[in-house]
Amino acid sequence: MVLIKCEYHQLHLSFMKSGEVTIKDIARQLAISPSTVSRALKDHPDISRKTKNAVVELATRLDYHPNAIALSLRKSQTNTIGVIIPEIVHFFFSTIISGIEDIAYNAGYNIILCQSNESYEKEVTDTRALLNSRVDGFLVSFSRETKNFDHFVDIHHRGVPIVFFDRIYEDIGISTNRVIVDDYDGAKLAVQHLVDTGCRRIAHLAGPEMLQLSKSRFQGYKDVLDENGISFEPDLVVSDIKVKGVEFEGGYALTKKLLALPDRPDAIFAFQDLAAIGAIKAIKESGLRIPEDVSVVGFSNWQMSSYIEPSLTTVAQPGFQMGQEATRLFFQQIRQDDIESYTPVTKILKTELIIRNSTRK
Amino acid sequence: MVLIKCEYHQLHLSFMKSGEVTIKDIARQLAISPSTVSRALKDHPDISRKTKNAVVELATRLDYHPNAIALSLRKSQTNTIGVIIPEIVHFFFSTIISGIEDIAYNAGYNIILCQSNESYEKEVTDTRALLNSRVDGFLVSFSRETKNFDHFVDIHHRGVPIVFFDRIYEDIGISTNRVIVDDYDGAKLAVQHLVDTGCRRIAHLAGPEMLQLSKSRFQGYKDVLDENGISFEPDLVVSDIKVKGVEFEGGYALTKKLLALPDRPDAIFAFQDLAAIGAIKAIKESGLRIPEDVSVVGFSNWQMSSYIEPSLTTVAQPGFQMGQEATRLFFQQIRQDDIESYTPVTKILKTELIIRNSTRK
DNA sequence: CTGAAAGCGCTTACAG
DNA sequence: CTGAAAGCGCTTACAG
Repeated sequence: MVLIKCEYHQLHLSFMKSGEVTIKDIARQLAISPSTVSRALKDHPDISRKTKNAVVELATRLDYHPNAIALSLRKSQTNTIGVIIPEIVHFFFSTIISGIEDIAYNAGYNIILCQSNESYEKEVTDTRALLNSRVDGFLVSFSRETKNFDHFVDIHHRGVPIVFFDRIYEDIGISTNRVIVDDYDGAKLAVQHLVDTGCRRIAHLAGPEMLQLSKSRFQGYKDVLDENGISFEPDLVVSDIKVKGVEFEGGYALTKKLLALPDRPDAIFAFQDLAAIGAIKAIKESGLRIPEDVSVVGFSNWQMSSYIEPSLTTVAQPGFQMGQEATRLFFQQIRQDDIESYTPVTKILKTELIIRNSTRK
Repeated sequence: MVLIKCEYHQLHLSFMKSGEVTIKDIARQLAISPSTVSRALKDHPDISRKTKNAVVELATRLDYHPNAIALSLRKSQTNTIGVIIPEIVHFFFSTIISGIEDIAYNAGYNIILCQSNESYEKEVTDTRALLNSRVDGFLVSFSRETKNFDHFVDIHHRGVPIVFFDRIYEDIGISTNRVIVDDYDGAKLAVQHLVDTGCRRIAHLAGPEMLQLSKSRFQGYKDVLDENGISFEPDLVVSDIKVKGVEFEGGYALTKKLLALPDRPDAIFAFQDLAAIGAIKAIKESGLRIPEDVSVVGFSNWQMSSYIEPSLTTVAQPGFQMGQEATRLFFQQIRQDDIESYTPVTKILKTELIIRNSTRK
């Protein structure tokens, strides 16, 4: 055991003198040309069995591994994907990254990760850095601040594939692959479930107006009311959740107000789990029972939502799948890149209603 | 506006034909040599003001940006850090990544992210891939499966800096930089707080035995009892939390048992927040009040811990700071790499007790 | 003040 | 079957 370990150390010590082993090293030791080594290593038909064996054997013994940087330069392809997201520390986004990593890894690609921190400026800098690193493509979700899209338009015009996920805008002047979640449909699932379990006065804690998802979820809410012959009451739709990070407090405060209405709601559909959790707190404090008196549904299925009490019925967004799909679209695009007529697609992922204990059976 | 946009498009269309602009392109257009362009761009003192101006002006106009891959090959330095973590989708780890990104970004480094998914095999493959990509260093937290450390020993012997964080082992045969959290001290803070608020029969939901952190937290628990003249009762230390992902269920079940003891505990110190949340559920179900009858303290400060009811008193681990420190240690090391005598350090980060409503005032 | 040459590690058309 | 040459985009010691 000790002997083996010593041998191991010596082996690597010999590497250190000359850095990593290169094709040249192998060529020198075998007294053949680097070209031949290169060909032998990739099992080129021209090379003799004998040479191949010798090369492969020595390469293994020296623990040779091709220098990916040299390959990248040679092939103008880095096998690397640049990922820009607003915040890593957010369950949904980290799940997406996980999905991206999954597909990228299996295709032999690395991902370079940048977080914009919701800053437009950092997003632009990140874009530039990634471009300098010659990533083969971009997977991005905008920062909240981003209003100008020139940095992405630029990427697109350079012919570098880019796919947007989650946060998208309808018109940024270019047509690219996109992956989003079906917010409208998700909202409908949630509200229909409330209707089905007997709720009639359904309030909505709406999200920030500028976000597309807020609009879609609100629309889904409204349409379900219509479809079920329930009249829409503007008073039951409240929104004051503007600042990031105060969704819980916002949900709590808004719900307090809703419960103080002469004719209080018997259900609350929150645009987001954290707001729903704030609502739950407010309802409990009012001495009302959940779900008997007031039902609550959230959106997003945060990790915590199954642990609060009562556990939260919510609309799950397939984050992992979103990451996977975005990455698949990227590969699809580079595969067809020569074809002039590549048409970008917008993939809309289905959401799923997770029924727990904050709504009636 | 429209005009400007057209111009913009044309500009980039011209790029597309020839790919990215290179130093050669600039040289050709200015009828000078690439060497001179290279020097002018980096403000080399030899180059005349006039030439410099012309070069810089054209470079700006053509939107030239150096090819980082070419630079990497030339300098044998990629300005890239390889990060290997068990799971991105874990609040603590994503916080760490965020801290890493913060420092790396400000130093002009990119991070290539790999997640081992708690798989030894993937960890080994990731290590190899990162090595092939010639990252300048490694920041890693072991997978739970990892018992053999040859892949890291190998990296170390190649002279590539590596710093371990969070999950470490005492003896893996090499001496490297490390960053951990003071689990022992954190546990002491937690348990001392319980004692200070009048608890005497303090139970401990212990973590998986093989983990160093389980041992340290248990030791802190035990020592505080000693220091306060409270006798240690083996019956009050329970552990069955072996399988990943069932910490909540484990905490719940174990607490049920504890509460059924003839002389039930008046406090529970859980090795981890999720287990503590399971404990809270069990206590509430037993009709006991928190914290009046039973106090609960967790460890880690998960995002959800402030939202459950009652909100959880817990020991916060500085994840962001851990990422920052690990990255700083890496930079410190490469800066001193020429110096033979570099001595690796183990940085131990202080934890902080966050007092909420699951413990008495 | 500027350029030609060599080289980082690899591949591949071309020649033999 | 094998090798010399050119080149990916850049830098830098050497020469002028």
